[in-house]
Amino acid sequence: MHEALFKYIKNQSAISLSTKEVGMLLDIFVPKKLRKRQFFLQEGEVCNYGGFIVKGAMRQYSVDAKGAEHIVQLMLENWWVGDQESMAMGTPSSYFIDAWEDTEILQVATKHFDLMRSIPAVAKMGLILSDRNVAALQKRIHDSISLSAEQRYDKLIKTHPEFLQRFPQHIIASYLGITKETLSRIRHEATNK
Amino acid sequence: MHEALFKYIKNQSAISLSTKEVGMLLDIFVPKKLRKRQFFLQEGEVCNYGGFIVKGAMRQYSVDAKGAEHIVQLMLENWWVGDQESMAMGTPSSYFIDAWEDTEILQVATKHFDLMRSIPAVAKMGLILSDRNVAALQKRIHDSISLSAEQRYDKLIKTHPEFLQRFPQHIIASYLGITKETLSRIRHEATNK
DNA sequence: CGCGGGTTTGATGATGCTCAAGCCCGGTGG
DNA sequence: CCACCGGGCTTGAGCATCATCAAACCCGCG
Repeated sequence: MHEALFKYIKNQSAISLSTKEVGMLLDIFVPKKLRKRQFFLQEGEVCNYGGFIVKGAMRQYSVDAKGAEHIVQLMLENWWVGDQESMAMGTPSSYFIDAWEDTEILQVATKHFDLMRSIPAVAKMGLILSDRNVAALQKRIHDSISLSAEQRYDKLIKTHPEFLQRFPQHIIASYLGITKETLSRIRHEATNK
Repeated sequence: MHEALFKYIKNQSAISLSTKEVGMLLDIFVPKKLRKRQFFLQEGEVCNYGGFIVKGAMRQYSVDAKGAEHIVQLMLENWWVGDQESMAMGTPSSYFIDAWEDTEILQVATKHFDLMRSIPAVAKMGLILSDRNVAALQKRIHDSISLSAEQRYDKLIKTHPEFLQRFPQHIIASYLGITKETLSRIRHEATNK
């Protein structure tokens, strides 16, 4: 089960892991199963664990005063899960994170983060992923301030077609910042072309 | 002039700098002045330099097919400037970055990034800033998919009142993803309360 | 068969955009 | 000193986009 993680670290960092390092990772990454709809994190809790998704699908979202969910992130295999802000600052999270499919993750406590960074491959990977993450977030901001609902949907089809396979439309709609009705109409239009 | 940078690094990392490290930073951070409207980066260029803003105000934005500007980031004193994606991947940027006020920055080539990270205080600062940056970007995404124009403006007043002092309204509007007319009306409403 | 989650459809209305015009105000040059 | 100019801000009318609410539909499953 940890194989997916080791492979991922090597791929991203282009650095191999010593047997000692592998042993360390085996110790601090503990396998965990999440059923569909099971919470990984709830609003108000401090996020003391990160996780690497081996198999499954998860979502990160807030719930507003009217009970409506707003999806800020969708995650699939080989993604890292956790509320970055809460983990970094140690503050209570304003998000929920739960499994949308039955999911297997490797969980690691935030207190082990420094230890992890002592492994060259992991440190390198962390820097690379962080940069990539920032780039992706900035693009999403750019899209959200400059594109229409339809344009954002078209872009999602190109950049994350997997999402459309794995999540129902009302979740995709929320991720795009529109209602499920609007998304339905956009799709209807699209097929008539 | 480098004092602001040293102070910033120490504050953020809570680690002091040796005289040798200070010397290194003096070597690789070169002062540069930018006049108002002068470009730091243009669309299509690879961003080979980062910068630390000592004094001034800058903006990062794209220009769409109709010539409209979309502000993705506003930056003031003690902020880092540069297109993260272009710097990290070495790809041509899709953004413009320019000075909105006459600005003084300390410029550092991306090729020196590894060298910089060999300084403990800088490495630590990098991790902290990166986390903070991700948290801020995620919040902005959350706001943009879940709040109305007026709510976003109210939030900006609380989180970045400085922006309203330093940038004209049409730039603030673009940053919020609305038109200057809409922002004007929102402000008009607000005063009648 | 009936239930529940997800999707669609329609009617209506709010929100925010576009285009066009006018205003305000701090320069600059005659 | 005044006229004019330009950038920024405001105001208005009309329109496009998108949200809301309500109802119906679809389909896999117990």
